[in-house]
Amino acid sequence: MTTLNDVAKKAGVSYSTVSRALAGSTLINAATRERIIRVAEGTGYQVNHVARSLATRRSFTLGLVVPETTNPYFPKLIDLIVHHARIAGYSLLLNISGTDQSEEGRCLQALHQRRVDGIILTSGLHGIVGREEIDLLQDRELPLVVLGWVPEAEKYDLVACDDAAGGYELTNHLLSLGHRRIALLGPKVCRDKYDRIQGFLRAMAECPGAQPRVQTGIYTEQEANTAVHELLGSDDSPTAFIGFNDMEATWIVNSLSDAGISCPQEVALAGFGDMDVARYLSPRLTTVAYPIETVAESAVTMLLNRISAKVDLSVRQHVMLQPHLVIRQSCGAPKQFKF
Amino acid sequence: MTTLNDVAKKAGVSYSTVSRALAGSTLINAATRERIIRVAEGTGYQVNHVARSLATRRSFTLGLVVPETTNPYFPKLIDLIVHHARIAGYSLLLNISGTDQSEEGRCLQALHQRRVDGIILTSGLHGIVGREEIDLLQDRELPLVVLGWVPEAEKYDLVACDDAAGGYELTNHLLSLGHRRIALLGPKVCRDKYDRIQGFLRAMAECPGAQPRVQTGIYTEQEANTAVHELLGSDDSPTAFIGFNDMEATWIVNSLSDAGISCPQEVALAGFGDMDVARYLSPRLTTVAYPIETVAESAVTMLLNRISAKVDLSVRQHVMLQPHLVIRQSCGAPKQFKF
DNA sequence: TACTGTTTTACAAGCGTTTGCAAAGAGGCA
DNA sequence: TGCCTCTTTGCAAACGCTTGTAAAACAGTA
Repeated sequence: MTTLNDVAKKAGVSYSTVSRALAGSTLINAATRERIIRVAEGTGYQVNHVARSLATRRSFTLGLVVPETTNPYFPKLIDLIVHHARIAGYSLLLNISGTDQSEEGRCLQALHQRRVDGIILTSGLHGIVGREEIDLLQDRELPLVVLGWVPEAEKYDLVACDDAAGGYELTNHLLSLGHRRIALLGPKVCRDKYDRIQGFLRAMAECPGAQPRVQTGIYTEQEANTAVHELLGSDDSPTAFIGFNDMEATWIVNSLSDAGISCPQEVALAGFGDMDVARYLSPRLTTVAYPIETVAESAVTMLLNRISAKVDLSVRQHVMLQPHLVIRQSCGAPKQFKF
Repeated sequence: MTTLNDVAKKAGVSYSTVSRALAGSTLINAATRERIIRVAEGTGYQVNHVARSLATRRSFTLGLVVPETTNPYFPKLIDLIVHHARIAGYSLLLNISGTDQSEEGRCLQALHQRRVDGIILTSGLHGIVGREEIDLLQDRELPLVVLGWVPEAEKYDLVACDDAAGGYELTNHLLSLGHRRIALLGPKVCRDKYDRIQGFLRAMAECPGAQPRVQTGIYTEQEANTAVHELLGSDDSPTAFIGFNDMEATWIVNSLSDAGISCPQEVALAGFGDMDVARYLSPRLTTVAYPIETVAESAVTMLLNRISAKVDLSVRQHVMLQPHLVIRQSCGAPKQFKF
């Protein structure tokens, strides 16, 4: 493996001169720089980032922790973050904490040991699990940005979306179409006061006669299917369904079509997230668009600022983003309803 | 940041002793080892992998290059590879080469500079683009495994799937249902002799009276939509459609339903890949299951063997896997066809 | 020519580990 | 007690780079 020294010998200069030439330092003659660069290219020299990191104590690597990849939200997020990191000259170490986030602590520790310059931690259904490890990182002043609202958010730099506002807006849309019995199916309340379920409940509470049904604990297509059938079998079966996210909505639409119920003619359906699948589904899904591009960009920007500026660590930064409703074809007025 | 030295001072031994204690060397007294480990834990010492990598010339990091993440095949692959790598004690540097793979060379170079122990390169629609950079890596004897069949495959270690066999099996299934006019829509032939389109054409050629239509250059939902409408408008409009992958199949099913054509009643549809979406789609999609779990595991295993064993680099290893047909609900017999 | 000031280059220390080798201790035996 | 072995520990070099500082080279000026 060619090193700085090899290049130096070949160019007849010392290795520090080569280092400066390659780093574009001003303390060097333009002509020698050119010559050295040409020699370096000739030998196929590739800078050793490991050695550089050790010397500079900067790895130009970011760590990303994500719970899973089956929910298409996460791949998209990964893609965007890789992209923004790369623009800024950073590589990305990817860790997967598991749907139950049980590996979260270990992931953080692994990233710490690899001396990443900063970490983006995507919180999941369980919020943050590796609090201890985070404390250690914060003692070491290693920049870390949490994605998604979590309890005790004031302890972290954080980028999140006001899902409650999204749930509120979506629910009001359904209410305005005339729906009163609306069921929301999903795993669990996980964003505290900013949870979409909270927004749903608030909108329903504000509407006289509205009958909210919230069915949590739904993690699989099977569970969604069972829940849909139970709800449809009840006396006051809902005229509209909301999936906790677009994936749950696809499960619901399948359950409905299996039961011979057409959507949106007989029952309205909405999702959350505005993933690609929302546009592929038939009927195309009315959903709440999550500002994922902005989330990714804000997170990277915030992290890079922390890394370079090291500004006042005692004040944590928060960015709260707003989602917005995307109306497509999956929600009509309830059958028995006439304006 | 606590170092070996800090721990050593606190424990009253030299840093090399600490190093040995933490590495579990036998050249050390069990009692002192215990004591040192306890001291290390007390100080929150985290080994510096950068320094370790420099000293050992092993980073315990793998590089993964993937073209994009919108096709759900890639996220799933990433997830599996991260998982297998982690089991073996490796971290994962993720690089995205772009749908056009224009960044592939740069990705490989970046991984090289970061001194990963090995690279998994996922080839895309364009096969391999960074041949030059690969040559350089191979000169340096950096282990690299290519995913997906590419021209001049004999030059690389490679794990691939015989898509042609999958296309052949799927097409024969449609033929056996009575379809003769079958259209395949997709981007382009990209797997050489192992391409699914080749398998399709072979099966069609073997069936008297079969009329294959292959429409390439279809990269977006819009393009798929146009193609479907053109095909449906022709005299001998196809009775069955095959999507190059499950994503293209979802585009087709939407075009069909927009055109008021029911699937599978009026037209059959099949996909390729058996991604999650194939099970969510209505109708649930008949498709060719790609052995993605085996691909991921084989690739990591092959790479790790190369890294540790360094066996006979002159002989490249190939693993060819077989896909298999998954019959669901999207393919019936053609309308005018009676057995 | 000698001196000063300004590039330009070389030297050397340091980043935090690992690891071969030497040294120190401990214990056994004559 | 002295010698030898074996175990345990410490020393120092190395990994490949960055960077502060000293030295050299080169002009320009008096």
